[in-house]
Amino acid sequence: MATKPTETRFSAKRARILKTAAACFNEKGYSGTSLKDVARGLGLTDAALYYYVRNKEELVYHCYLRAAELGSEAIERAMREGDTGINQARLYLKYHVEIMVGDRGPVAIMSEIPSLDRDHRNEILTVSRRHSLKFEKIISTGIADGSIAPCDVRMTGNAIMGAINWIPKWFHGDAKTAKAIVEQFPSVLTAGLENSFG
Amino acid sequence: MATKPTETRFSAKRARILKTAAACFNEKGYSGTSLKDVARGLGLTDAALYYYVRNKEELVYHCYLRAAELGSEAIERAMREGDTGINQARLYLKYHVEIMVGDRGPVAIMSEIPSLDRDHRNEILTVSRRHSLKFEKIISTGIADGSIAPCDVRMTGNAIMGAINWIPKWFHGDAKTAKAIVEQFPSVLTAGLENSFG
DNA sequence: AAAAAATTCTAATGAAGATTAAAATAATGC
DNA sequence: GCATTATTTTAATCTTCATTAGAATTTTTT
Repeated sequence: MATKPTETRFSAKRARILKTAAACFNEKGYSGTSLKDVARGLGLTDAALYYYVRNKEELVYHCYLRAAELGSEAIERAMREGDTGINQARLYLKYHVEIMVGDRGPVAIMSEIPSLDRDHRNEILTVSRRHSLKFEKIISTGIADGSIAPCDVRMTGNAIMGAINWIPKWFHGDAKTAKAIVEQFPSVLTAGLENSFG
Repeated sequence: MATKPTETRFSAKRARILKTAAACFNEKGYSGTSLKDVARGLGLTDAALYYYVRNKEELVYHCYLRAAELGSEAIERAMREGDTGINQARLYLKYHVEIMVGDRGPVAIMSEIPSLDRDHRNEILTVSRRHSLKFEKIISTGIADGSIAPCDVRMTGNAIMGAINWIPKWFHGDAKTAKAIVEQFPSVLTAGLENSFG
């Protein structure tokens, strides 16, 4: 019959739960959202969530992990496809933003890392730093190949990543805004990087 | 004698409390920090805080209000002092960032507005929108006077404000980084705005 | 230094919310 | 349709915190 194997159904629902949780966390913060909030968004009881995750902490952990994976996917692809540093930066922003405002979103903002358990926290911090480093690498590459004007790599990276991270705070899923973000954000954020002499 | 009037001492301590609370909220979120956390940072008991604020909600409210006031101060001053739009933008970023990383910081990130009581929430939303509009006004002014390259004003505003809002997430008070932020951020964020033909 | 005012603490109280166990319901394989 | 497995619910339990009352302490005033 047309029924998926249970394993698949399970992870599909789990994925839905993670997305709903991410939306709640982005809106009211991790500690500020109760499991009831998340469950309500799914037409479930809070207790039912325990069938899919060990506890609330694991819920954020997986949300953050997913955010990291999607970010990584975007940056890896950009580094693979882009020739110069500036183009890698443009592609990264494009891909990441597309993911965030598209069907795969919402993506959790990693704004409450201190609330994670020690091991989870360390893991998230590690992947998070790795991501920042990759982006800084792109900027450095651009400066080296002349496509990006010399700048403070760390600060520039922080500035741009901040703009990205903040998107879920004001974007709430309407298609029109999504389109505008995808069209505008990459250029807005990379305009400042371009080297007029490149 | 060398003793300040009680009223003054009271508000001075209250101000200290707000700063400590802002630091906690920025780190672990509003709901994620207990009054004990805030009190500990002040060498007090949680109960003692009630001498200065009605309740926890009022504590965030005042933190957010203060954040709004400081942001407003920065942008008003920039609009007064800057001649062209691009210069107003530069000055605003400079002033706001200086406040955020200087002695008047930390400034609370307004990331849990939904947790506020109705009236407080509406007030903060109002001042918050007003601030965004003022910044967008600066960008529009710059486009009109030719100092800023034409762009999607809303998106550009969102991008830059996001970068600003995210600062407290990674800046933790060391003087060296503070210096770098003040020196780099305004130019990094406005570089993309400049009109090569202006 | 005593009285008054200001500030902080200790010791409840109460509610919200995470978590669990056991029961109930729904879906699937035969 | 029956037995089994998967999913969800109901009804506790337990902990963490915000909040309050009243006592204790410190500071200011006279």
